[in-house]
Amino acid sequence: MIIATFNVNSVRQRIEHLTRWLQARAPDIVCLQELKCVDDAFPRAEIEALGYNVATHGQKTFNGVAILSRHPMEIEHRGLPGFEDEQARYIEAVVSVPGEAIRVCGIYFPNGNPAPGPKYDYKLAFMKALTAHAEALLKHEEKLVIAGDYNIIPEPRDVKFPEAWVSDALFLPESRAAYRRLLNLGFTDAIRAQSDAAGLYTFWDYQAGAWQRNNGIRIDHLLLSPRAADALKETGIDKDLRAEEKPSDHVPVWCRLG
DNA sequence: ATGGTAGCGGTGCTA
Repeated sequence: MIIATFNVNSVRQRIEHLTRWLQARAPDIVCLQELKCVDDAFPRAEIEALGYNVATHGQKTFNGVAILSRHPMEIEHRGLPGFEDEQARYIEAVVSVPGEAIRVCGIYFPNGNPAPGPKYDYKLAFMKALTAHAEALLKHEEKLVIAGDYNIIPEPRDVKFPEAWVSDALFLPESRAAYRRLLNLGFTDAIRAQSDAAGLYTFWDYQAGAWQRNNGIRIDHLLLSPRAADALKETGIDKDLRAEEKPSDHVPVWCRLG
């Protein structure tokens, strides 16, 4: 059972990368972010042809999230419960796999720059609402994965040049503290549960040769409930996609639950 | 010190 997250930076521009990767990695469940299109423009047929059910929550031009699943799924929410939002940043489903159910939340956090300012306030408000919802979900004591682009660098070891990010919304102490409050409810950061290494990046900017210089950051995360963490067997970051022609600036991150 | 790139949509915003 592989669950993955992938910020595609326009699903229409990335459909060939996405379908190649789906065939190679064969994940069971995938959360996508930054679709950058409305639901009717989503390349549904190409993905369904590979055996996936598709649920989208898109919008024109910006944002947009989706869940792909090889197993039957029921959509619980489009939009974060308790948080009025015109931006498409949240989708939640319960996936039925033989013998059990897994709840999957796909999230696309606001970037939050410039900070301070209204965009940063929005980011913190989104985090507060997600934390409240996650706390309620944890009471179900089920396998739960909150996967997506958090736009938060948790620690200095998750960024090549920490000093360059000290006043950035992705690395400000208040952002990192909010992320820790979510984790401290009882979630496990899947990548960190498997490795203490520095330099496990998931994003490299298009600008200034960031990929060639390995000037990266880790901002795409898979947070596991206790029951999901108990089942964690393996994780991976498919960074080879970043070296392809016309790549997304993010790469897929995945975990395997036994 | 600045700008460097990509996507959308048809200009400047978002990242």
